[in-house]
Amino acid sequence: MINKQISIPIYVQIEQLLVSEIENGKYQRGDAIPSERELSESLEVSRMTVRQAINNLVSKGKLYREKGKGTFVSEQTLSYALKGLVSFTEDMKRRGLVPSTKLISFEKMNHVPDPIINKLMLSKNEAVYCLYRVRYADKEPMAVERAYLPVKLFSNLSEDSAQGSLYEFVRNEFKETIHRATQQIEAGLSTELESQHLGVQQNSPILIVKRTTYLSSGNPFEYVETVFRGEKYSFLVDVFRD
Amino acid sequence: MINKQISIPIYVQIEQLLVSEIENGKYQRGDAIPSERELSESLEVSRMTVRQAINNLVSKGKLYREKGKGTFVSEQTLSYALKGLVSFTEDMKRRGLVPSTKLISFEKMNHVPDPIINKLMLSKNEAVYCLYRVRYADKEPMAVERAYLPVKLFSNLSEDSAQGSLYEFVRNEFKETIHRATQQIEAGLSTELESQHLGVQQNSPILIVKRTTYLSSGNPFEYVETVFRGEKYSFLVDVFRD
DNA sequence: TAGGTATAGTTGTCTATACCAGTATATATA
DNA sequence: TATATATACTGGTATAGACAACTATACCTA
Repeated sequence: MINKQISIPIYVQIEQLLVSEIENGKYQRGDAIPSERELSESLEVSRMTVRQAINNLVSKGKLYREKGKGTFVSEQTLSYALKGLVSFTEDMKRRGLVPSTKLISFEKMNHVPDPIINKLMLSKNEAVYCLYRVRYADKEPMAVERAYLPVKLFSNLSEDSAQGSLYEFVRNEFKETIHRATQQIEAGLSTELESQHLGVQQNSPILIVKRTTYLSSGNPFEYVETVFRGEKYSFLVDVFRD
Repeated sequence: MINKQISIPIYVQIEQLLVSEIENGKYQRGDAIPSERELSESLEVSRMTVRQAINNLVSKGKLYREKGKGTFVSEQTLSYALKGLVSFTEDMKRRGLVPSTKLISFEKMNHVPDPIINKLMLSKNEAVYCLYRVRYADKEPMAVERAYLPVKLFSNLSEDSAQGSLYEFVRNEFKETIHRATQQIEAGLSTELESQHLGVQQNSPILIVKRTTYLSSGNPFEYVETVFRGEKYSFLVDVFRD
């Protein structure tokens, strides 16, 4: 069961053990797992080590504790499709749709508006690329988006790669990884330009997502405003309580 | 500083101490806080107790550790106010607005529509309370919502408590804690009824949030559809890459 | 029978200690 | 001067033990 010689920490081994026993059905949803003292005796480790393992699984939502009663397996049905930070391309694929993109304009902006400077944490006089793109799902227009990308990070971005997934580009060309994003979601009515590109009547309902995405260092690498067709698109998100 | 007599756990007191010293600027973003051993000596507690406090702040994102170097204050102290699962009441308070509620109707449904049964994981013939409420911010209508609550969980819900925050009610009356929610966010146009309650013209832009909220056991305790005024409200969410 | 109580079990909190594994820095050595 | 090396820090892992707070159950008593 537990190997104290190898370099994998004991509490990690206990986590893996418990997870596998949940997954193979030994402990079912709602069941109590053995008490901390029982586990510490049967695995021949200290109770605090068992607690460390259980604490991690509790914060992952796999187990929950009840004081005086025991520790139990959560009801989780967390469907993976809902979770996490995904690009438009990934999002559509998860929904079983085929994404495509039409690049409307691709320009280098030398005079960047202040709000963009702030969101991208740029210094004055830094340039950005500005992409205006229509995004399709199964060849139907789904969204239009305006993306702002710092030139210093995307110096080797071509018009060609601007047709595809920016996240793909970052994965391939950057040394750092994508870490998190803050998103502001609003509802509104479509403008004339948006309506044309989306193939809807003017003043149709639209969902506006304004997103700043950050690398693992904490530096932002894109600010994107996406306008989705309101009748076609809904935004899914999982949130957790502290 | 630390009071070992009172019933607040020492590690919670240490958390509060560190947070307040971050907020009053004693430790700035990127600064190292004192080492675990220093804190354990100066506060006259065990190092493990200090670690418990720091661990909690790390998992809240307020601090981060670097092995061999120290523990540091995270960059994102401000935007964390945006994060997490919050009730309408909490949400408005964070935005600096005063929330209030008008209860339009409060009824017990014995025949529950199938979609609601599924979302709340009910068995057939289980009843739910159905609340229809208008939510105000600074006395201006901000949203209307329809909440579905299993009677078996909310048996002691009164019309009076239905006027206030449901999350508050759960905190006070339930033994379990609120853990997570899945939310579906859509854009649309207001119906006649919604327009009346929100004080807007019909076919105004609205933001629709459909939320199922779960307890730490994984059992859902509410399904709520909230219709926000599109010009007044925007939804903020942080997402992370796996 | 209804209600209180003892008891044994659970998780929660806290201590004191030990050693490991990275990191930075001063010091000694080539 | 450049490069090892010692050493003194840091957080990471793990132990053994103690008592508190809460829960369920069996048992006793009015």
